[in-house]
Amino acid sequence: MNTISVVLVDDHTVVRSGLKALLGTQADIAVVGEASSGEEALKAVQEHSPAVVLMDLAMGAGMDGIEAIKQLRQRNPKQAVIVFTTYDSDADIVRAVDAGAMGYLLKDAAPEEIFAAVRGAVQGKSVMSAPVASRLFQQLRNPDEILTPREAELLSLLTEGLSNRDLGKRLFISEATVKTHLAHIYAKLGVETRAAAIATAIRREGMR
Amino acid sequence: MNTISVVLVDDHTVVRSGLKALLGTQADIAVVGEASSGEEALKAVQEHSPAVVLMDLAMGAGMDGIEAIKQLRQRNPKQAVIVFTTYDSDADIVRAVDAGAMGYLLKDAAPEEIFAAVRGAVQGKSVMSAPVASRLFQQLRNPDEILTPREAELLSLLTEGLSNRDLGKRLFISEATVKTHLAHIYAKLGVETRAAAIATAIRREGMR
DNA sequence: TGGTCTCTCCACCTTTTGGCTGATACCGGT
DNA sequence: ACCGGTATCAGCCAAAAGGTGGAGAGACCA
Repeated sequence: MNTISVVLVDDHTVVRSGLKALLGTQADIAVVGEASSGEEALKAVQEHSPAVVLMDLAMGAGMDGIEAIKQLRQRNPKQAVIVFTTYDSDADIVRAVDAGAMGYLLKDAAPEEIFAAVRGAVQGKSVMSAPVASRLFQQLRNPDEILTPREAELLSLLTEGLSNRDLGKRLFISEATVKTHLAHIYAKLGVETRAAAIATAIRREGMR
Repeated sequence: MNTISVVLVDDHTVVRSGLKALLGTQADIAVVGEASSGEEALKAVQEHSPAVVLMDLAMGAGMDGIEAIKQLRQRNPKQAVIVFTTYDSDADIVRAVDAGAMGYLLKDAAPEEIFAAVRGAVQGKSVMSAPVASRLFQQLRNPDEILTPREAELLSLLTEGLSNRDLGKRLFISEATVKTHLAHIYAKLGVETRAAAIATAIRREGMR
């Protein structure tokens, strides 16, 4: 049986050493490199050519996880990358899968789940934590997520906390039109209330 | 030199083993017990009487970290507890310090910082990560803005986009109470609508 | 003990939102 | 010339949110 080489990417020292210890208990898995940022990750992968990369999405400074995945896959489209992160925000999942992640684990995943994901990744299998999978499924069900320019404009103002009336004044349109746009935005974002829309919008990065 | 005994409390297996490995490199620090929930923490502390408890605030199920700290301090007011968590939301910091935490570290703290916090704790010194300290300072500077623990809890859920009814169900209180809390939160944040409150809360960092 | 804070709840009322169903108009591509 | 997407507007109705004022219980502190 071949040993599966793994590179860990996480800006938390404790998480890296924890994962290393955990993976070290498996005879067929070996951690061959570590990195604490996107840039380091690229170097480490180039140097060690690991079978699998375990990557945290949230990196303190510099290149983020998503960008790192994209670049890794660009250099070697066969590179298996598993996302291993604390957060399970909708946007991150879609972006990670989009960037080419083979799996998506939450940090509270059971050890067995992690081992399974690593072993699955080398065979081209995709393993994800249950809550992640269900989110992704939901996202895929409504692919019409692209907002029109006008809708995006509205959403942006929405995150300032304006009322429909204020929104109308600011954009020189009637309140009725505002409501129409909002209804469309809600549908596209998959939410029911303006509160949820704001939360989604702000967290969806970019408009912080 | 005496060895400092430590109990780790975290529901993430990898974090526990990572910390254990990290602390293991220090001759004067020894991990004598682990727990993955508040309840277990109480047991472990009773059994091992550690000099220091390193505790994650966010525990999947059961008693949360804050409650665990309170109970630990109640049983033994001299018990040193260091909070070691990913999040640095304003409310958590205040509540943790209130409950009797000696230090407050973020999980991306440098190893040296962690060692220093453990060693400091046994001497009654309080060590906190820089971002945490600055938050706490800010909180103390404008006291008008401090939300009560309950209010902070509500605000946090508010940013998930929940309705008043859902908020009530989640917190086991009536919708009327939810509205009362919200009114207070709006006043303290200086906003008029829930939309603005959410925007403020999320941008105010921490609860991303 | 009295005062303050926090958390809980209630009623009544107004304003705001959201859901639904429509409509008109412009633009661009087939 | 027709169709799809976008942007604009309307009215109606139910639900949700917000404003006002009040009130009791428990904790904590002076």
